[in-house]
Amino acid sequence: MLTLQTRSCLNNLVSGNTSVSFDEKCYKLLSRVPRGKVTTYKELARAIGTKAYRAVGQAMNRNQKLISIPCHRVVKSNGEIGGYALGVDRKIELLVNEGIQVRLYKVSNFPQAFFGFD
DNA sequence: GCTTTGACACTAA
DNA sequence: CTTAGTGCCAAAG
Repeated sequence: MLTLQTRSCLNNLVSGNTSVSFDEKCYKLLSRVPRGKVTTYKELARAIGTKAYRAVGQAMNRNQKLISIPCHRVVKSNGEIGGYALGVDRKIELLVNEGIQVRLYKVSNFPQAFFGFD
C-alpha cells in the first residue's frame, strides 16, 4: 500500500526530477513553526514563492492523515481560524492548548502569535 | 491535457 | 460589521 507521502517520492524518482513536491515544501516549512505560534496559508505560499494560497490549504488537508505536522498552526491571514480536516473545533482546542488565544473563531493575539519565515 | 475543486486572499459595496 | 465577486494555482478527476 502506497501512502500519499511515498507516492510523491516515487513520482520524483521516476521522473528523475530532484525537486520537492509542493506539498513537501509546505510541510517542511510548517515544521519550523514552534508551539504557541501560528503561521498563515499566505505566509507559507509566500515563503515557497507562489500565490497558491488555496493550494496550501489543500496540501494540509491531503496529508494530515499520514504526517505528524502541526497543521493546526496554520490560520488565515486575517487571524480567523480557517479549516481543519478533523473539524474546526478540534483545531481551536489544539491551539488553545498551546497557549494561543482564540475568541469567536479568531486568534485574538494574532500579531503576537504570528510566525513568519524570514 | 482540460476541468473541477478548494483548510485562501482581496476588493468593493 | 457582512456579502458578493474575482483572482489564485497545485492536485485530483
